[in-house]
Amino acid sequence: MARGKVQMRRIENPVHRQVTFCKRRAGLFKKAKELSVLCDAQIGIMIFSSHGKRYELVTNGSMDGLIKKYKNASEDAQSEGSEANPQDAEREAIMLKQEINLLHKGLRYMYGIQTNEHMNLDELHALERYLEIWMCNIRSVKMQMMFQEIESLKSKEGILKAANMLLQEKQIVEQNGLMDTPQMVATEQNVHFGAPYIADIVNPLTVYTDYSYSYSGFRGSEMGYSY
Amino acid sequence: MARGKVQMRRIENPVHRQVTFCKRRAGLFKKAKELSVLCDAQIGIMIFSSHGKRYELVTNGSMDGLIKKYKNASEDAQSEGSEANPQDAEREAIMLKQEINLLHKGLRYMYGIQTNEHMNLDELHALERYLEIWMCNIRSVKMQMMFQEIESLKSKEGILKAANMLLQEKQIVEQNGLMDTPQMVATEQNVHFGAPYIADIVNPLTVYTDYSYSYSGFRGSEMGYSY
DNA sequence: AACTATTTATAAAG
DNA sequence: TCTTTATAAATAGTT
Repeated sequence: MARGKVQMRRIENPVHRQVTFCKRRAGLFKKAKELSVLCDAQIGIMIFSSHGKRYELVTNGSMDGLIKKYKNASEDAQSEGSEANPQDAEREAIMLKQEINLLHKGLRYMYGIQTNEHMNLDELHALERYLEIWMCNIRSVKMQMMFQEIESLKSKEGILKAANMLLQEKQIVEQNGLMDTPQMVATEQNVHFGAPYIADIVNPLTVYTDYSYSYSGFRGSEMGYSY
Repeated sequence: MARGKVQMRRIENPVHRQVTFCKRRAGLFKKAKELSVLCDAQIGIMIFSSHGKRYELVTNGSMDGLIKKYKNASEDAQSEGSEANPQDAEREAIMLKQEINLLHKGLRYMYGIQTNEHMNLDELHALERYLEIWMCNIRSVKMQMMFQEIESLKSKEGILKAANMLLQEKQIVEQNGLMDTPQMVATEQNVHFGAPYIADIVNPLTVYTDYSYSYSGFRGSEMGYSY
């Protein structure tokens, strides 16, 4: 809106980004208040900065109240809970989170890198390379496994083709002989190995919805690991 | 904003109010999306019209996820008891368990592929993607640090050049044979850019809980900054 | 943080 | 509701 049109993509310069974040956040909140007053609406806004800091605005009431209202308004066709002990699950989630954090710490120590809080460029670089190696290994294993699967499928194909041939011979014999019987023929079409491969495999980590697809385009190719 | 300043109070005419509500709601959502993209923020907006109709916008994820995040972010010392969606907690616990298992296996794997431990394709794939995300975040951090360093060096260069010039001038004056004066020299000490560096950078390992900013890593590598 | 040159948003009209 | 248009507001870049 000023001094040059702005490209709609993430501002790379951290300073600019922060400034813009402040300005536009203020603008957004102002607009929300105006809308609320002018049109008599109840509005709640939650913003998490890229650093995880929370900002919020609520007009007419509390955020908790609004959230409750939101849930009421939304859950028309919700399956509802068969969860007997919700708090147990929640507590468990917290504990698991802690465990993950521990694992992460352990990982860091494993790589011989001090605390993450004070990692310098070299350390980050080392960690990155380690991860690359790890990934490389994983990809290699994956490839091996897929190779095996392909071999296995090929072998199956061979067997089925042989069977097919046998059946066809048999058919000829029968035709030369007497009666017709329904035929069973294995062809490319009805021989179907639902090769699962990677295409439709659900990734446990990606159940966290969002980043799953945002990363889809990347990497392997970029780093030359793709197979 | 147009054709006359608008009074900041409830629009009495129902038709005008409705029209304004639609327009400004759209505008607000647009602004929110822009803010989210430009500044890499996660934003959720809930609006209830005066008639009780609900409108919402979320960038990066689901409203439920955002609400959960909101609750986590605010209530460190939460009194509990108001767990609205038990299923979410349960689901989260399951996913966290999966991640822990994956990490455990991966760790064992690191010691060498020849372990009797076997990961299947799915697991390997998941682990690989996890590592990719991790790496991307590391690259993002690295890039940020390098940016800062470059800025710092440029700045230093400027200051040192200026100091240099001053000294040269002074030298000429002194050669012309006059007085001595205390000197001002720019050195490493008085040129101090307190680079905050990683201080406020979120732990790359924990990024999956806060995927809103997981994009950040890419540009870096895509733009060829990784090294 | 304050200042503008511009871009955007939008109130009113068609 | 859409489009247009005149004008108010927001804001990117700058100081």
